Amino acid sequence: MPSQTPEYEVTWLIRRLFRAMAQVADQYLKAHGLSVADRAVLEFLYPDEALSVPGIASRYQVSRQHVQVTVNALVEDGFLETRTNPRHKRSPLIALTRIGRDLFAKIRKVESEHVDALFADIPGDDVEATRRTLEAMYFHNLQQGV
Amino acid sequence: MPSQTPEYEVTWLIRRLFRAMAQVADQYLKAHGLSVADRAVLEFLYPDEALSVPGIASRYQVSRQHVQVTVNALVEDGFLETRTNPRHKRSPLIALTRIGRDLFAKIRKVESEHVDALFADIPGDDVEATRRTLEAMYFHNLQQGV
DNA sequence: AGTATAATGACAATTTAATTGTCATATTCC
DNA sequence: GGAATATGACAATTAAATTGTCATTATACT
Repeated sequence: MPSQTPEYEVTWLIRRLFRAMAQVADQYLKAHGLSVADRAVLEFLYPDEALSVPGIASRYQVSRQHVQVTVNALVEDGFLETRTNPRHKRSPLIALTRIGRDLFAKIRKVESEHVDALFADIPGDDVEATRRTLEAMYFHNLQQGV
Repeated sequence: MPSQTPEYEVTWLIRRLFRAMAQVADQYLKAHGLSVADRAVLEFLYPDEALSVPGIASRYQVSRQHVQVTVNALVEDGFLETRTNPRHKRSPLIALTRIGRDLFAKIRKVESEHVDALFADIPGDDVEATRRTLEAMYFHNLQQGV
């Protein structure tokens, strides 16, 4: 609600929306026994990416140790599996199992209902402009560390 | 980078941008001895709002106990002050002191440089469409708890 | 007014996501 | 072949926030 430049308001809204979305996500993730961190890892691999733990960490921009712990637990639970990594003998590629893929698909389905509700009444052009803008911001950020 | 509906991508980008922005914010906030939670409280009161602790908590959508601790520390540090609350004898209004206002203004100045960099190359119309869209999402959320 | 109900501040314990540090070992690259 | 680096495992720590509890004080209703 602060009235500042539109640019500032966008950053403010990103912060607020993130919190609001996370609170909702927590609810339905808990129902599947997943944490937000679990969800983030599954999302990076869905539907059929195969990345090493350090690879996930660098994309997720999170410490590799944290990703390691999360991945280990998800492998233990049968949602992820390890595959031999042609580019590195010691560090396997991590990929979704059938079960993990089905689980995430189900989560996405629940999520899409929330998302649809959130975007009801918003014109498609505005959604597209928003997507374009946020993407540009994100790439800008990746390049410059802003 | 997942290619899904534009709506889904927007939510994905909000999550990613929040993380990226928080990491940058941490840096310059630390230089002023502030946490992200401190910043959020100051932002709610800037430039001259006066709200009770439970009032801040409900807008911030965070537990009142958490806000209380944060506010107490900021009062202790001289960035916030208490004022008598005409609507509630026991729960004072919280407002920025001169020092607190100056501090937050300084933070905003640093921030605006980062924000400007982030939005370089993005057309004003797109920024406005993004602001409008995110605002609609936020109000939608506030009303329906989506 | 008087009283039941709710709100507030204070304090404590707990949870969760994540970082940082360290170590032994394996791997890559020159 | 050897130096430098990357990886996985483990541990300790940090930070943000929640939940629970309690005594006290307001508020709202009849």
